Amino acid sequence: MATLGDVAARAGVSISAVSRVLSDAPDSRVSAATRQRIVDAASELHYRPNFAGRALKSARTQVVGLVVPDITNALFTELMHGAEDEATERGYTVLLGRSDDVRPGGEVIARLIGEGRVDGMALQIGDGVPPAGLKDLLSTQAPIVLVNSASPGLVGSVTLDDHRGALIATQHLLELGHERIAFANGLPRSFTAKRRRTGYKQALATAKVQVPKGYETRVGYTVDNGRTALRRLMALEPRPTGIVVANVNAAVGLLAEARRLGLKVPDELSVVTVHDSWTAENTWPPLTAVKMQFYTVGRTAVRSVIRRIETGETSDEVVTDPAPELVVRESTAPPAR
Amino acid sequence: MATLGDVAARAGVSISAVSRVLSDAPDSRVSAATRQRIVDAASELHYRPNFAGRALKSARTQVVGLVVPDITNALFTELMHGAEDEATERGYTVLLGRSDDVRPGGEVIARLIGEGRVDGMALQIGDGVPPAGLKDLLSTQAPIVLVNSASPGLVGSVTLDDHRGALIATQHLLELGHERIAFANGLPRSFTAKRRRTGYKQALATAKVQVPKGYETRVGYTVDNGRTALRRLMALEPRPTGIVVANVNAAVGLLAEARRLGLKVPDELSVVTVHDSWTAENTWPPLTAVKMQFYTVGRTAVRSVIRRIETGETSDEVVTDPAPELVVRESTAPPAR
DNA sequence: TATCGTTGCGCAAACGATTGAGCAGGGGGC
DNA sequence: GCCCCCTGCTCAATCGTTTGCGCAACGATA
Repeated sequence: MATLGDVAARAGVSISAVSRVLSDAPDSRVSAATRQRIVDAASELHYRPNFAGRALKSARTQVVGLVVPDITNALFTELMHGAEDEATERGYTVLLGRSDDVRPGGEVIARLIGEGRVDGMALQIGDGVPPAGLKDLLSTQAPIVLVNSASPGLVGSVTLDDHRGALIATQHLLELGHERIAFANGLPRSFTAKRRRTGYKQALATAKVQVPKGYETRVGYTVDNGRTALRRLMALEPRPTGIVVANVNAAVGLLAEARRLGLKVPDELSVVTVHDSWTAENTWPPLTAVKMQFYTVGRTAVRSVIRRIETGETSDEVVTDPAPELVVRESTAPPAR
Repeated sequence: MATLGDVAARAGVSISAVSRVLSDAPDSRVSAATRQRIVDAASELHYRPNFAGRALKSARTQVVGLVVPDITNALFTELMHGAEDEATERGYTVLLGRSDDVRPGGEVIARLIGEGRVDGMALQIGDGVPPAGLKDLLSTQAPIVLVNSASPGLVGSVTLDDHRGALIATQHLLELGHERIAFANGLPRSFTAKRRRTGYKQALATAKVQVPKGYETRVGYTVDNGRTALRRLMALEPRPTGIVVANVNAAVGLLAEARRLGLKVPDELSVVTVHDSWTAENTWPPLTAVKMQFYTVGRTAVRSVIRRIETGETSDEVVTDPAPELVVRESTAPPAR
């Protein structure tokens, strides 16, 4: 690979002149003719700045890490796209990481930040992370922004309007005439689960609807969790006529389990989920869902990380614009009577 | 962040001694006592080697890129896990990239390799890539290994046993008694589509079954492609009683479309797909599928890239062990009569 | 007692890029 | 004619690591 030195030699100038021209420094003070020779030489040699050299000298990588629990979750597609768009616009690159078993303070973060592979990171923590681990993040001074994960005040954070998402989903069932509305939620510890729960509760309260005991499960967000939730809820007496599921993956599992048990959706049971994704369109019946703005979350998170890197400011943001939006498909209908 | 110099100062030795100890050089020639002082100092200061410094000096990053068309495709989960496991065992890190619109020779590859961000890469090209673009890869001397993408001989490659996968799927329908077996395949240009096609054909030929004209569609591997394929196939006369789908995403769409058209699966139509993933378990009815060994492909690809990096050897491998495996669920049954 | 080999380190030169300081030469103001 | 400033570059230090080489000190051998 060609270096600055190679380009300089070919253009007959010094290395510094080349550096200044190619990274177009504001006060480069190079004549038009020289500038042209340098640009030509660089393109003839297919010059590309060496990442390590640049990073070493400038102590900046222009890379932000994006670490999520499960990279192949369809929900993260949009988030990643948002993150990449924002990063690209600002001259950064996104480095994707998984954090399957990664607790804050764990190996992945230490490597990425500690070895200087990234300048900062957006981090979504899995629900299994004990709150204690969160505090380790505080101790590190690294520019970390939590995504859909932690309550404000610790480090920076960006979150969806989970409350409103669950509210809208619940209202949809209420408007269809349901009253026995159950809620298949995430783990009790989960930050998002808490927020979605308030939306569900508020919708019920506003409509002055009371639901039987046990109408909320708190199993988790996986497909299997959804299956479990359905079995628990259908064992209740009286049975719910509608279920709000807090996560689309769980909803897919819940729906599959309903089919397995011979429950007719939406005739005997309506299902609405928070989150939309391509999987929701391809279940049977297609899932009615509240589309959340993951794209915007991605953009906002990266913007926030970069601001943190460049100015040191930290902030807590909730993405409310665009607002969560109900997408009515075929898994919801008025209750049977 | 602490540097080698900091550690050296604290331990009262030279930088080189520290470097040799911490990167345990084979002929470090350091006394046990000094070694201990160095190790202690390093851990007290939480020393971590600076990535840029090391990469610059050694001209090695110990990073391999893994670039796939769609990172959120469930099929790649296993592939990535395999890749990461193999990389970790060999002291490498995996850097994930998307290649949505990335043609070989395009920007992503140029950045990753040209700027020295990775030492080599495993690359899965989308089906839309014109074969011409492939040749650009040859010109670059970079250690690139193609995954499920190109015919052998160009650069290194690792592929699934697509032929056998399609063969097994087709045989399953034959054994159930189907004869009017259609094939929903990928784009004609697609390398994998060609290979799967030979499996389908061979199974039919061996069973001495002839199918009507038009029983193969070549639309593509997306969910929508699957929907389109179903509509085309069901417009044929006589209608197929079974369909082999070359890709699980297309199969999900195809199944959803069948439900939409009121076709009963498996009573009126059997569907079997090549590839298995969690989505296949959660359709209705659950999809019978041929499980392909993506995990092993990931491992093999990374092993191949590293071999290419370290020794320069290149190879073409087909993953045949473990073999593709039929997972019978509920989307297939004997034909109605 | 010279000589030699080994052990146990330190010195200093890279790697490629950035950047403050310096230095010629020319033009303008007085 | 002198001074100063501006233009258009070059010099050289620096970032953190790795690594070939050098060099004491010391025990062993001749």
